[in-house]
Amino acid sequence: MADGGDTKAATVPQRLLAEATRLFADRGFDRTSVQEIVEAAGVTKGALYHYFGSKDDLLHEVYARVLRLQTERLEEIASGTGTVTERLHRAAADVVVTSIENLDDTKIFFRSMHQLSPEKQKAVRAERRRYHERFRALVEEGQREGTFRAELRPDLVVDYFFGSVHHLGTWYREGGPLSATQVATEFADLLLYSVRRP
Amino acid sequence: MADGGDTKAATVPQRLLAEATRLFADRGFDRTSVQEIVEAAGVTKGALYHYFGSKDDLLHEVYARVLRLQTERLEEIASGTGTVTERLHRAAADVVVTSIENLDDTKIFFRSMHQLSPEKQKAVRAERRRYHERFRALVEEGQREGTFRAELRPDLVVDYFFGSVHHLGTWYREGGPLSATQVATEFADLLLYSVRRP
Amino acid sequence: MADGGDTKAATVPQRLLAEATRLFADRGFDRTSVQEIVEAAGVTKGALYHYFGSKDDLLHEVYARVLRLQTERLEEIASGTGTVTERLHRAAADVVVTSIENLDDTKIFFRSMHQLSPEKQKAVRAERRRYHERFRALVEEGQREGTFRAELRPDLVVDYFFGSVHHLGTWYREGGPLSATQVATEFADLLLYSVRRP
Amino acid sequence: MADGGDTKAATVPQRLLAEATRLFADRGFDRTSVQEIVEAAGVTKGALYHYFGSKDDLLHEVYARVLRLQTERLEEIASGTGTVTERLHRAAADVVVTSIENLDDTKIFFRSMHQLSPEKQKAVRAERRRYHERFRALVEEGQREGTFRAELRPDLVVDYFFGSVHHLGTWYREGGPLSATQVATEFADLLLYSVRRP
DNA sequence: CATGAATGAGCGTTCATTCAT
DNA sequence: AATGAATGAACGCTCATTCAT
Repeated sequence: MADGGDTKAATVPQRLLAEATRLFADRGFDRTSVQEIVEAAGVTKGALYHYFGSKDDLLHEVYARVLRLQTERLEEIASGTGTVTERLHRAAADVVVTSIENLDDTKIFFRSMHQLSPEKQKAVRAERRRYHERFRALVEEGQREGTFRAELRPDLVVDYFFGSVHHLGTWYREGGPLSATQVATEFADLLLYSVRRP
Repeated sequence: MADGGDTKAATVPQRLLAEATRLFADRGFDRTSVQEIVEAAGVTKGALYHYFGSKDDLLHEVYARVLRLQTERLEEIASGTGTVTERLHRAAADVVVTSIENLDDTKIFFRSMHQLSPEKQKAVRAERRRYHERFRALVEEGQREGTFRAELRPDLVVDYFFGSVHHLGTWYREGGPLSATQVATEFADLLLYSVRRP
Repeated sequence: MADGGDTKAATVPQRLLAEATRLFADRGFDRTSVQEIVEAAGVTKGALYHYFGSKDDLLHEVYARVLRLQTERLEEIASGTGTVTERLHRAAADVVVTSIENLDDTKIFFRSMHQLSPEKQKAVRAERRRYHERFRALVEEGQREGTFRAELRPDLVVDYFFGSVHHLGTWYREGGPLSATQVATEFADLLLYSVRRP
Repeated sequence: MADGGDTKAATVPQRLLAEATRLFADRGFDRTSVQEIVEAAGVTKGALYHYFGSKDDLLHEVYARVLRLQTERLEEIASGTGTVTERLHRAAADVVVTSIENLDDTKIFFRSMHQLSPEKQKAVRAERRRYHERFRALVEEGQREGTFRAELRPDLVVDYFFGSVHHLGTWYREGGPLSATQVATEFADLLLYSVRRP
C-alpha cells in the first residue's frame, strides 16, 4: 500500500488525466480517441466514464488544474514585495517558466480550447480573464506611479505578452539550446523594456 | 457565363476554398465535415474531390495562400527604403494588419497546423521558417549597425513577436474598440521599444 | 427508526419495486437504467442486486404483484352472489377500476411484457391465461343458461374486452373529465350490451 | 433490369424499411440494433444513414405508412353508401382485417410508440387523433339519427373499440383457428350490438 | 465535369453485472 | 447488508473517401 512506484502508485483517475494530457498535447483533442487514453492508462472505457462524465470533462480538468496553479503563483508574486518593475518582471518570468515546465498543458491550452463545449469554454475563459486582469492591474499600477508609459493600453500589453507565452508550445523544445530560465529572463526583459518609461 | 458578378462568378474551387476557410476558422478542421463544405459551396462531394485530392489538401491550400501573401509583403517592405527602425516597424505593423484582415486564416494557422499530415506540416513549417528568417534578418541588421540592442537573441525576438501576432485570432473582434491600424501601431511600438537601444 | 412514517418506513426492496414501477411506466423497461432505479430509491447498485437477481427479476415482480391482485379480486367476484349478468358486469367494472388505480402497472403490462426473458414471459402468460379462463368461464356460464348470445366465441369476447382494458394506459389521464368509475360503468355496459341476448 | 425477383428487386430503402418493420415487431424497437437491420437488408450502416436520418426516422416511416393507409380506407368507407350501421360495421371490420394483414405494423404501433422522440410522437398522435375523430363522427351520426344509443360517450366507444384492435397483435396468430374475416365480423358485431338502440 | 449511393472503420457513450471489501 | 470501482460488449452514429454512371 506504500507509495513505492511512480505510475503504478497513481490512482486510476490520476493516471487517466496524466495520459490524456500527454495525448491531447501530442495529437490534439479531436485526434485523440477515448480508446487510446484508456489503453495508455491501462484501464477500460467503463473506468474512464466512472470518473469523468465525458471526454470533454477530461479536457476541462486539464484546464482547471493549470489555471489554478498559475492563478496561485501570480497572486503570490503580484502581492509580494518589491517595486512594480520587479514584480512585473518576476511574474512574467514565472509564467514563462511554469509554461515551459508544463509544456503539454500550454500546448493544449491554446490548441484545444475551442474544442470544449460552449459552456465549459465560457467557464475557462472567465477564469482566464480573471488571471489576465490581475496581470493587467500590475501594468496599471506601474502607469499610475509613473514608472510605465502612460500612453500604453494595458489590456493590449497583456494580450501582446500572453500571445508570446501561449506560443511557447509551438517552438520551445526541451533539450534545445535555451533553458527555461533563459527564455523567461529574455521574455520578461522584452516586456519590461517595452513598457518602462525610457 | 461571362465573369460579370462577384460571388456568382467565383469558380468552383475558389468557392470551395473560401467556404472551407470560413468553416475551418469557425469550428476547426476536425469539426468541419466535407459534407458541410460542399453544402456551403453549393456543390457535391464529387466536385470537391475533382479539384482537391483530400480534405487535407484543402487546408494546405489555405496555408499556402496566406504564406505566399505574407512573404511577398515582407519582402517588399524589408528591401524597401528607410532606416532599419522604420522598416521593422513597417513590417511588424503590416503583418498585424494583414493578420487582422484575414483573421480566419490567422485562426486556422495556429489552431489547425498540427492537423495536417506530417509531410504537409513539414512543408508549411519550412516556408514559415523562411518567412521568420527574413524578419530576423531585419533585427540582425539593426543590431549590426548598433541601432538595436546587441545582447538580444534575434530568433527569440521573432518568436516573441509572432506569438503575439498569431494570437490575435483569439481576442481580436471586428467591430470592437480597436481598429486594425491601432493594434498594428501599438504592437509595432512595443516591439521597437523592446529592441532599440535606449 | 420506528415504523412511523410512510415512505421512509418502506423497506429497501419495497422502495426499489415502487420506483422501478414508476420508472418503467414512465419511460419503458429498456429506457430505464439500473442506475436510475437505485438513485430514485436512494440506495446503491449492490443493494438492488442483493434483493433482486437481475433487472428482469424486478419487472417480473411487478407483473407477479398485479396478477396476484387481479386474480384474487376476480375469483371473489365470480364466485360471489348475483346473476351471471350482475357478476360479469361487476367483474368487468372492477378490472377497469383497478387498472386505472394502478395505471403504471397497466402501462407496463402491455408495453414491456415482450422485454422479459422468454422463460419469465412464459410464466406470466400462463398466469394471465388462467385469469382469462376464469373470465371466459363467466361468459360461458351465461351462454349455457341462455342469458348471453350462444353464437359468440367466448375467447374472442375476452380478448376483445381485455384489449380495451389494457389500452386504458394509453389514453386515460388522472384528473381528466372521466372518473375511474364512470369509465368502468361504461365499459361494463358496452360489454354486457354486446353479449346479452337482445 | 426487369423486375424479376422479389427481395432482390426492391430498392435499398424499401428493403431497409421492410426488415426494420419485421425486426421491430419481433423484438421491439429498443431491442433491435441498427446492425441487425442492415445485416438483414444486406447493406452497411452507412447506407441506412444515407437514406434515413436516424433509427427513430425508420420507426416514424413505419407509422406514417400504416396511418396513411388506414386513413384512406376509413375515409372511403365512411363517406360511402349504406346506412350508418352498415358503414360503421364495414369500417370496423375493415380496420380489423387490415390490422391483421399488417400485423407487424400493428404490434409495433402500440408497443413502440413511446420509444419515438417526443416531437415525432406528437406528430403521430395528431395523425392518430384525426383518424379517431373520423371514426367517432360515424358514431355521432348514428346517435343523431336515433340508430345508436344517445347516452353513450362516442369518444369512449372509440377508445374501447381501438383498444381491442390494437391488441390483436398480442394474441392473433396467422394459421390459427380464426381467419382475419372471422375476427373482423365478430369484432364488428360486438361493436354494433353495444352501440345500437336495442 | 460532376453525381450521389455506398463503404467500412472508427467514434463517444451506455449499461447490466460482478466482486473485493 | 451494502458499497462502488471496474468490466466488456454493445450501441447509435459520423465521416473521408471511392466509383459506377
